[in-house]
Amino acid sequence: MHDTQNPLPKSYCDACAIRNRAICADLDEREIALLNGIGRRRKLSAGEQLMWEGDEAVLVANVIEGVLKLSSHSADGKEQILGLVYPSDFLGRPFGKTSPYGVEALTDAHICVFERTDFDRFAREHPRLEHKLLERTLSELDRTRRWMLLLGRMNAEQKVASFLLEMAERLGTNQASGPETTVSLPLSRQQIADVLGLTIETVSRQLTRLRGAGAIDLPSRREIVLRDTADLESRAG
Amino acid sequence: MHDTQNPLPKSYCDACAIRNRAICADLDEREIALLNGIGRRRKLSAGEQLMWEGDEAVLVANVIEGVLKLSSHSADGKEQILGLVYPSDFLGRPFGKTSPYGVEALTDAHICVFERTDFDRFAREHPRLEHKLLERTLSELDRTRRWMLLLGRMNAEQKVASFLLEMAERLGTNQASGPETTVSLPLSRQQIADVLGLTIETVSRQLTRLRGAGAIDLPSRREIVLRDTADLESRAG
DNA sequence: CGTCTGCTTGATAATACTCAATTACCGTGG
DNA sequence: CCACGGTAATTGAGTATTATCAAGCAGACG
Repeated sequence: MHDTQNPLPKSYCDACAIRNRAICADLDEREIALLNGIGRRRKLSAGEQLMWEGDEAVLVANVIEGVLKLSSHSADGKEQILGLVYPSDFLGRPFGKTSPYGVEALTDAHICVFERTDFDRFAREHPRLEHKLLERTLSELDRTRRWMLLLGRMNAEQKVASFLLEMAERLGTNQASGPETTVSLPLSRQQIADVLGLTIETVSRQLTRLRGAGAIDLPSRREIVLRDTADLESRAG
Repeated sequence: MHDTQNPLPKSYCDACAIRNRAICADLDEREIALLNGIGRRRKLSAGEQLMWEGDEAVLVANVIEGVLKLSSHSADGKEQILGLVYPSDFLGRPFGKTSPYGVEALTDAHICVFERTDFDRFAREHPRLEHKLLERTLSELDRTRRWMLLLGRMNAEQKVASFLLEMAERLGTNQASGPETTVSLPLSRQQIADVLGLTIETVSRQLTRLRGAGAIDLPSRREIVLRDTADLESRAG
């Protein structure tokens, strides 16, 4: 699969699904070839842990396919999901000694991994890459801060409605002709609770209420149909 | 105050209190002079608003002196403080159209401001600066995510204890000989509540409880003495 | 010295949590 | 294909924590 013996291989990055959306987007042929030389692909199964909270930060990666979660645990063992990572997103902590969060695949996933030290060196030598990484990190910080507002100042209904709208935006598939959006959740109820800072029971009750109000439909555990987006938006605050 | 007419002025950055801690730390004489040319100093009074949530992001800045808050409001008007900004910290949203949060000085402050577009251009032309900015943004993201754990999974006592310990680390002055730390708060009770995602009454009650337990002392509204750090740490979880 | 604002304290209500029981779903093996 | 078992999700009852509303207090400042 690798052509790393060839000094300037026609890299497989060309065939990469996220070639034009990930941080490598602005790199030229030569740079891509070099980056290709220090990276490798890796498959993860749903539930597989890639990194542990507090561990040495040995690797970083681009997500090619699948969804992963970043999470941390409070002293009394409660989990808080700090972020979800989707295809074309960057993963890991460059220029850092330890990973401040654990990383686990929520679905089967493909990632393109680099030794952190290799990546750090490459980044420092290629400002265009570092710039992309900066822009991404700044956006991620904005997104994270928006989530702080949710965690600190929203009630359960607002949290759940906001969550559904965000998931729909990320993963939603619009049914032909209709205004309805179906979301195939990569998260269990417990994981939704861990995203929102709630308990599983509260999430369940809120979903039931929203179904009762006709705002959503729950055809199966992992599927949610958004029937009335306007209603959800007004509930989200 | 400015020497911007002189092509390569002996910049006043040399006398800057945060010259070696801010993102400008790694720049050489020539670069500093250029940066000095596009920046200007500005004084802010306590309570003064520098940017508004959602406004066009016209400026960025380095904080020289004082403390500022970043905050956002939920639909029903509740405020959530997203971050506190201290001397040597960077402020604002480079490479972004709008500011995702409001910025207000909590104390009188000195900042070194740049037009965002000027700064963006300078940053793109000077990878060393951009690298510093990236490292800072990554740390800020780590710090913000740690705060998510507090907002999502801690109870009122844990939040208040964590807050006090963090403030002591940032602003604490150790009394000679004793183990006690005194913190001069830049925040009102309401603002503490807005940091922690609580109400002012809950914050007040927790502080009273901690005083009753001998963990802290409250000599005045804006001063808190940490008497028993170990106790606070165990309460913080 | 009085007023104003910010903080504290108290009483009550609402929200979300905990614990417990039941139901639904999904994969497995017969 | 259906029955079974195990896990995940829902529902219910009761409790705890925090928010809300209201009153009182105190320190800052004119």
